[in-house]
Amino acid sequence: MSESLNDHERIRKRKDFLEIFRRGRRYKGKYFNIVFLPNRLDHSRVAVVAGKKIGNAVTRNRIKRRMRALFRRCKPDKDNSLDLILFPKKNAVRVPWNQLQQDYKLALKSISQKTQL
RNA sequence: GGAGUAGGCGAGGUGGUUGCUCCUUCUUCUUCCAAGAAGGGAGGAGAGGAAAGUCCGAACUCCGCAGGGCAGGAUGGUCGCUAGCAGCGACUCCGAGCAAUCGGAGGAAAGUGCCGCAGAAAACAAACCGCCUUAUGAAAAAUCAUUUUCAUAGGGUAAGGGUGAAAAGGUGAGGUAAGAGCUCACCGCCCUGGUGGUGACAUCGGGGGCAGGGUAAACCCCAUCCGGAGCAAGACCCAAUGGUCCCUCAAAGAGAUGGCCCGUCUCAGGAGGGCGGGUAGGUCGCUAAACUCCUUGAGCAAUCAUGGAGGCAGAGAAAUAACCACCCCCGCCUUGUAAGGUGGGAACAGAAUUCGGCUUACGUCCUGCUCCAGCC
RNA sequence: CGGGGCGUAGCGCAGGCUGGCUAGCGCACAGCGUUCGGGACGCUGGGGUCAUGGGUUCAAAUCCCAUCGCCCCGA
Repeated sequence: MSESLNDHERIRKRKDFLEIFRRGRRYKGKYFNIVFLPNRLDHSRVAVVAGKKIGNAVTRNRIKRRMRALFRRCKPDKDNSLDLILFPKKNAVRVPWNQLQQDYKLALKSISQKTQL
């Protein structure tokens, strides 16, 4: 599996964000929350939103990088491609990598079950 | 050991795997070319000393603008440096500190306001308790003269007391009824002259017994400076939809002209095309800078001049992550000098149009200099 | 990139421009009274780093400077 993260695999436009917020569903995790919506493309897309509550600019950027790394390592299936918006919590800054990864995989499983219903 | 000050450095180093942003180049695809879009390969570059706070100053862009003034704002010792600044350097005076060193700075003799409480009195000075004295009365001592005390009235004083942050120079001596710059010495103050300095100012002399409270981070006055907005500035290309205007087509409608028809004009509507504006979106602005370092010269220095070298982030829901190997440093554990295992290598903090400053934040980091204290 | 405002008792606010007396007001809290008891009412009381740190002044919640936090507005 490719671990690349192309430009079209990321959500950038304001319209897309509004659409996902309006029609998407929520998942609450240990270190982050997710808003997700199945899309009609042949690939999944991702965005990370880190608000001011998380910390200053350095910690916000750091969290975004780690979350994007998670997505690269483990993308949703091609059959049911998703748009994901990740909201990291404050405790995601200090947590070790493998714990974060476990939590993320758990979240993906739960989401794929929900979408197939 | 403590304190002060000036400066430096700031993921510990090397290599690898996967991955991100930008640039160059090659290749595949569409295509007549120009060009375009997506994918792949190779090479190169990729956050800071404060990138921060957004406190100043500029560049740049658009808008406004005859000339002058008012209002408003900023700055405030002197001289110099700078494109400019609330910046920098040197010096002057005052203050804090044992000291190294640090901090402050126009005008109160242009005018207005304010100075609570306390205190007699808080700003053209005045006199509560006092001190001294004159007159009158009373009492006591005493032969009288007179002396002492008390009361009342008048006068002279500002030494002492007390209040306050602050009360018409300070200290000492003389002087006096008691006192007082009343007189004298020193210090302070005012006026004035000389000398040194570009200047702030310093210093020396002469004269005057002495004018005058604080507050301008209260209004204000003086000097100097300032047009406004900001890269979401601004420029260009412009989808869809709607509107305006123009043209063409079709020919059915209403009105005007007219006795009626054709024709012409107007209005509304249909189809197609065009112009203008500019929304979503895209492109440019967008990274070379009044820059940094070194040599030589001028200057105490800031800085300037000459010569040489270096320059290489440019995103846009916003680019640096995860893991592995070895070496170095530190902590903990195990055992037999040594080795093994394990954890850590930071703090403040992320370029957003670009520069010059200021301010604030940071490290068991490093270096130089200075002062104080203790011990040898 | 610019502009403005706020921070005062547990909570909501005055005072600030024009510096000075004890930093007040309402609710809340505590005690007492009233009532058979409670509420309401009346009386009394406690509670404040005036966001933080400097400065000006005889004197600062107030004036000036810096910092921290929160909120709003414009392009």
